[in-house]
Parts: sequence; C-alpha cells; structure tokens
Amino acid sequence: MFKRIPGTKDILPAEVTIWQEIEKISRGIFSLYNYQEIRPPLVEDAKLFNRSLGQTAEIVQKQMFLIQNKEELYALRPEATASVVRSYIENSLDKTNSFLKVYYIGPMFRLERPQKGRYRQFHHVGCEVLGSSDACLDVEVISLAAKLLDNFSVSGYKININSLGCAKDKEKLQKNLREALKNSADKLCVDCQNRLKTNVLRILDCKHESCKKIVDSLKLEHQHLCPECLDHFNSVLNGLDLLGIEYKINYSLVRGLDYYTRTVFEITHPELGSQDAIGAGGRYNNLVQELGGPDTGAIGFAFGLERVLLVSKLSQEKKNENDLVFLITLGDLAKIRGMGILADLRKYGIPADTDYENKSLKGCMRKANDLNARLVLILGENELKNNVITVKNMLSGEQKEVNLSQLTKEIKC
RNA sequence: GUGGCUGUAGCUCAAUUGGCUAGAGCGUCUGAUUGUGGUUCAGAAGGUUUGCGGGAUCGUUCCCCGUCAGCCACCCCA
Repeated sequence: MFKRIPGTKDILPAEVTIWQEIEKISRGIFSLYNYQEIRPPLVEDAKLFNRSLGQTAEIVQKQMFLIQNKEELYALRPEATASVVRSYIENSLDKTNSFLKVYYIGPMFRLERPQKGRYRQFHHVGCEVLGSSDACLDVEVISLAAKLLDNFSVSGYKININSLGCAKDKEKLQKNLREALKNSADKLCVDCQNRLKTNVLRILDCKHESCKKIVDSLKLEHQHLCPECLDHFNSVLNGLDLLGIEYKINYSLVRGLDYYTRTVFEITHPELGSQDAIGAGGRYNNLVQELGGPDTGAIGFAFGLERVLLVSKLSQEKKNENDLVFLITLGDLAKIRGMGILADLRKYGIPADTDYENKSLKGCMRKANDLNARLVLILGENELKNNVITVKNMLSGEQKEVNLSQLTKEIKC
C-alpha cells in the first residue's frame, strides 16, 4: 500500500469546499484592493532562495525540498516572495509597470518535522507590492491582512509590529547587540551563543526566559533607527491608528528571513499551540536590487492557510446549498432516454445527476436526499407512455407531471 | 534535527490483573407487501485478528525490542 509522504495531506471532497471558499474570499478582497494574481512556478533554482532568504536561515540550511537535475539544483519553493521578485525582474515588470500589486495562492514546501499547524506541503495566500517605499503602503498592506482575516471569520488575532530599519540600521542594531552582549555572553543559551557569531538578530526573539531577560534589560528598542526609518515607522503607526487597527509594538520581533528591512509584522492567534503565527510579512527594500533588479521599495505578507483554517469559523457558518436536480429512471428504455434529459438540463446550466448503481426507487430517493437535491425527476414506464416526467420538489414534497418538452422551462423558473 | 505520548472496523472509541468466536456508536449497504426521501424499525457487510517486524510466554490487542506513522513539545516558521 502506498501512503502519503509525511507532512502532506489529502484535501478530500468533504473538505475542499472550505478551501474553495477561502480562495474565493481571498480573490474578492484582493481585487477590492486592486491586486492581480500572479502564478510563478513551484520549482526554482535553489540558489534563488539561498540568496534571498539568507545562508543562515533555517529554511535554507535544512528545510529545502531539493531536486538534483544533472548540474542544476532545483528547489520546491519554501515561500513565494523570492519567486515573485525573480519574476518581476526577469519579465521586466519594473519597466512596464512602475508599480505592481500582486497576490498568490498556492502550495509551499519545507522539510520540517510535521506538527499541528505545520506541514511539509502547506498553503500560502499572500501578496507582494513592488515599486514604493511609501509608509501608507505599509498601512494598506497590514490593513489588507486584517481585512482578509475578518472575512475568513477569524477573530481574536494579534498583530505584532516592529521596524528593523534600513540596511545600515540593521547593521547598527547587530553591532549594538554584539557590544551590549559582550559581557553577558556566557549567560546566554547555547543557541544564542552560536547566534552571536552567525545571526545576532535572532537573539532578540529567543524564547529562553534567561535570554529574554538579558535582551529586555538592554533596552535597545529603536535606538538603531535612523531619522528616516523612525519617521517611516511612526507614519505607519499613525496610519494604523487612523484605520482603527489594533497592534502591539514588539521590539524583539525580527524575522527568520534575511531580506526584511524597516516594517516587519506577525499575526498570531492564541488558540493555536506553539505554531501560533497565522501570517507574517514586512518590507524588503533591498531584495529586488539584491536579486539583480533596480533599487525598489517592496512589501508583502503571507498567511498559512492550514493555520487559518484551524481558527476560522467559516466551516460552521457554511450552509449546505445544492442546486442539483436528480433524475431517477425506471427500466432500460427510460435509462437511455434519461441520458438525453441530463444532457439537456446541463445544456441549460442546470446541475444534474442520476443513479449509476442500479438502486431501487427508494434507494434513489435516499441518495437524492443525501445529495441535498432540490428536485427529483422520475421517468418510468407510465411517464414514457404519456411523454411526461414526474417532477418532485424535495423541500415541499409536492410533485406533478410535466410534459417532457416543457421540462427545462419548468425547472428554470 | 532532539525529546515525550499514541497506533484496535471508513470514523470515534471498548475489551476485567496476559485467557473462550476482539465489541459498541456513527457511517455504508439492503429491506419494512411489488413506483417515492428525511424520522423510525429490522438485517447485513466490514478487522488478511489489533500499523509493520521480531522477542519473552502454554497463551497476549495488552509485556519487551526495533521500525513506520500520527500527535504534542523543543527548534523553526505561515
């Protein structure tokens, strides 16, 4: 017997409607904000992710799904930002559209140990905006994220926000951190002692109580921000205040991906266990240039759909609606004639189905009921003789005979 | 990658200190006087006999070891 590979999931018919609903809502909201869909490939040159996410990122070091093809090393995308930026540059979108708003919905791949809310193939719905460093854009993007969650019927989420500053500020922050931690290095956890050399910023969001205390006592806050970045951050906060979006400033919020600059944010939900981030994003003003494009401001975010579904109330609200007309035929002659009737109904856009299991009339009625059919049509010997068909309304239970030539007209209204 | 817990019909769970033919509910299918659903009632199928492999035992679903998978936590992140 074959089995799913660990960390993957079959989305079965019973569950797929909720996924379609989420996708439909997403598309609706994105177009409300004038975003267009982009569909980059799922595989990319592995080097694209090394470059964009940073060599020290956990994702790059151990979580990439790699495919060796002769000399080339491909990778299934662990996230979509890098692909979108690559596409933007490769297709010269910077030259044809000075400003671009795009969204995407699709699977991502990371070779992590599976856990609640953590899969090896999981799904993102996210967006990227390229071509502006305006603080108002940050406000739009964050408010868009909140709007999506509201429409996903997710409540009780928390938005954490911070600013890493520009490239120079980030360097300054790293330098400040190293300086400040010089004397207390031996009090940090083992991981953080390593981070001191490889990835100092991650010390800020270490979960160890002892490390947290040390970091808190440093009171670094936004000392590293240059006047422009500080100004940008304050403008973002003002904009969010104006829109009535609640947030919390979290000075130790850094992200695991190298490309972030200035605004970073993370949306968490208290009902989830340790995988409590349902979405996150931020600015990446240097990434486009880094990947060979022009100096371009950009920002984006993504939600993990599996996590969103864990806290969404949509499934409970969703009603069973079905427009289906179910045809029951009795006898071989009726069965053949039935195929023509089905074809007619479908031609007029009426969803229709029949029984292919040779069930009894009672069995067919039960099946129609299970399918939540709105109408049942019965074609038997009596009907055939008189060139009519019995139409039964499953809600009211009423039924009547209708002339076969009048059927589609009758059903339509 | 590290640690802990779990693994019995499609699903959720039972099975007295290791001992007769491994049970129930839900679901599925069939039927309740020959052409009518939802409720109800009756019956049936469904476990290659308890994830898989090995071991201890007269004997185990239950004990031990390995393995695989799932869950939870660490880590990381959406």
